[in-house]
Amino acid sequence: MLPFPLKLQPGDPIYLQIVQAVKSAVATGLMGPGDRFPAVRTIAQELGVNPNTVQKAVTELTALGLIEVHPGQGCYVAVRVPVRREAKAAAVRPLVRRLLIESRNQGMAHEDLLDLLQREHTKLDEPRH
Amino acid sequence: MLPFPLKLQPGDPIYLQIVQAVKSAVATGLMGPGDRFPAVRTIAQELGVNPNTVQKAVTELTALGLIEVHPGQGCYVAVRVPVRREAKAAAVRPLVRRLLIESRNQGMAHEDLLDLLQREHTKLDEPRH
DNA sequence: TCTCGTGTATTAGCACACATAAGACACGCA
DNA sequence: TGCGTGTCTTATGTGTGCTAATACACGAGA
Repeated sequence: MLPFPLKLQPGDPIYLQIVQAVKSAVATGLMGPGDRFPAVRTIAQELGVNPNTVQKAVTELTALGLIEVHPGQGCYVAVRVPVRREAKAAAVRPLVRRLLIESRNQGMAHEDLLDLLQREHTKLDEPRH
Repeated sequence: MLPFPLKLQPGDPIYLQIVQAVKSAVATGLMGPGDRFPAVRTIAQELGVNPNTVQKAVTELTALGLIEVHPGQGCYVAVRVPVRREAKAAAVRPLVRRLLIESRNQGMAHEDLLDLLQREHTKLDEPRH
């Protein structure tokens, strides 16, 4: 069984769906630093997908610093190194802007957006339904 | 001159960049309901792009309800009809989730995220640099 | 009515991304 | 040595994005 939940859906590229699933699993604490990351061929078989497609996701995740490769051994969830406050903001800012534009175009009040953000934030910590 | 600022960049599809630019312009009040929307061929020439590509953006924007087509006459920025509170939330929720996951993976404190959101929110109303 | 400027649809061709397939290599470990 | 890793290579098929060149239907105005 894969340590990150993922139901493949048409529309988005498969390798990006894998990346997003891992991101989500790490963010929710479902996977922690040092955890073993499944083998490329294992994930491929589990998802019924070509190993090359999974490999692309692994390359992406490595570039993002989310997982580390131990040559000849395997992959592990990376230990996050602390970065400058400004660097974090720069990475997140585009998403913030898109969110604000979208919510405003939906005619959503700013307070309602803050409420929604708060609800989803708490929901992220206890998704054990 | 186009009523929405846009510098084409490689990476994202052109037609999506147009859609995003219009979304942004509407959200910031740069374009308002009832405003004339430039002709397909005009935008195409202004951006140095094929009319068919712009047409694709127009189709998208029409489907999103952001602009209205008056046959044989032209396009206009649509008047937003009020929708249910829950519908708005449903439209924005995926973006909220992605933002939360991303900020957490960046090791960003929740308070810092709220601060960033607030800053970008006010900045959205006075972008007249 | 005729002309012009709209949006829209069609067909074709090219480039690129995505995904698959099958095979090969270098590495670390038992 | 053998096995399980990640990684690279080549090839093929499919779909999307973009361009190109037309053509059509519609409404407004001369």
